Amino acid sequence: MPLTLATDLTEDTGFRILLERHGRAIEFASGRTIYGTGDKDSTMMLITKGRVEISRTSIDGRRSILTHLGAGDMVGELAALDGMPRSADVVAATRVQGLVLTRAQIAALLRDNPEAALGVIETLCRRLRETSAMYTAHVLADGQARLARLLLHLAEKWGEPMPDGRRRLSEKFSQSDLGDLVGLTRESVNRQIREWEQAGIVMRQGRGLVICDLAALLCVAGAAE
Amino acid sequence: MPLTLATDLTEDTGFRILLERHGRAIEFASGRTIYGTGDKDSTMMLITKGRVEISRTSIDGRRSILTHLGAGDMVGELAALDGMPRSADVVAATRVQGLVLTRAQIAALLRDNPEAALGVIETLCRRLRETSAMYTAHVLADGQARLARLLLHLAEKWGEPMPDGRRRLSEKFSQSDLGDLVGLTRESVNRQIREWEQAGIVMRQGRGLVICDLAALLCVAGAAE
DNA sequence: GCTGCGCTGTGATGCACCTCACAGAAGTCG
DNA sequence: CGACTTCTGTGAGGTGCATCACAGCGCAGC
Repeated sequence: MPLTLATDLTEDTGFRILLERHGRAIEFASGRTIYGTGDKDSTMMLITKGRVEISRTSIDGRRSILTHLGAGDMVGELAALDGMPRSADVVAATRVQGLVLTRAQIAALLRDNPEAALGVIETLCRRLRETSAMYTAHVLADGQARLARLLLHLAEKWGEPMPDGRRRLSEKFSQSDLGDLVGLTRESVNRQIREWEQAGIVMRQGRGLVICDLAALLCVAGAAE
Repeated sequence: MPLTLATDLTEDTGFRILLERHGRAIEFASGRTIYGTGDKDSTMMLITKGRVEISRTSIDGRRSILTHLGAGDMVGELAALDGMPRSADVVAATRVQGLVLTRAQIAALLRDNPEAALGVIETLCRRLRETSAMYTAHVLADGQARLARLLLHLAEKWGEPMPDGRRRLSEKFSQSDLGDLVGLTRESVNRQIREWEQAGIVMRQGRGLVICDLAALLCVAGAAE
């Protein structure tokens, strides 16, 4: 099972060329909302720099983060492909630069280039597998296992390798972000991480986190399924 | 937000015609496994009769049901479209009849008929929206709200309308099925349903369930988001 | 410098839901 | 028909995690 939610619509589908030729460059300051739930616009963006958070918020203000996407990932493709309203919020987690395509441009590409359509289908299939894997993971695994998986996933996607082979995840994610990513409170995340720290499984380094004992985390993560 | 997980790849995409012309008829007895997680075959099936359950099971035997599909729905399209191993189990919940297409047949259709590809993309987008909605619902809503939503959804998809306008859900779903559909135990489902029965929101009728006070359920369901 | 503000750490308390255990009811198959 | 399996109903007790409350810490800005 792939560990990342990153879309890569760009590989071999003609999208990359289309974007580089016709994409409109755009930039967002950290914290700015890029797309909002319910919005009816239908552009998509290739992220060229920075990191973006995709989330939903319930009536009572609780937030669920679906994923974070970064350079090379596409964001907003759903609305761009099917023309329906946005189904989640997209917020710039850092300063973000990207290239924007409109629904019309994409539709034209798909009509003219059947190969591109096949690539899109493959990407959507991958996303669907990943999302439904997230769903069952959330139903079947407890908080500890979900957090372990999350750390492994984040370390792979965002972490830097360290000289000794361990992985370092720098100061990008607050404990409450981690909580919103796995459906736990900030306090629970804190207690779990401290426990792992005491057990030597992870280490705090400044504001960053280093995964020392990858095998142990894998073991916790794999306890269910 | 649509309440059903049904795929309808058949609308206007040429699939229906292809299936009716080239699909191989097949039949499964109730309880038979149609596709198993990890299988490497890559056929898909249009269900013409009966009901199918899509689920995953964790190492320790806990089951999460993703959805039930019925006549007119496609099942197994992911593996057929992208050629990856099956990511869930598909089991016949009743006697099931269907028409089978192979990956090769689908690939040929998509190559020859760009319109079909657009239809597939739209369908996958819908599925992705629904699946990620399921995910956030599970993260943000409590068991009671999830069960309320489930009953509304099932009543709409599988229930028969009653003379007085209420909706009857007949004997298709055991309480432990309901639990596996929303991530609760059978006991919790039982207690919640009895509570609603006492409140006059639902009624047992033989093995069936009648939703008496739709508004009340909608209210419980909508408490979060 | 001081003043906030967002993040982290930690205890006390509560509750939603699980687990286990068992009994009765209802289909089902010889 | 009786034997068996599956489903339903219900209590007692446990627990994972939320909630609340508050204290310290580090950084940003005036």
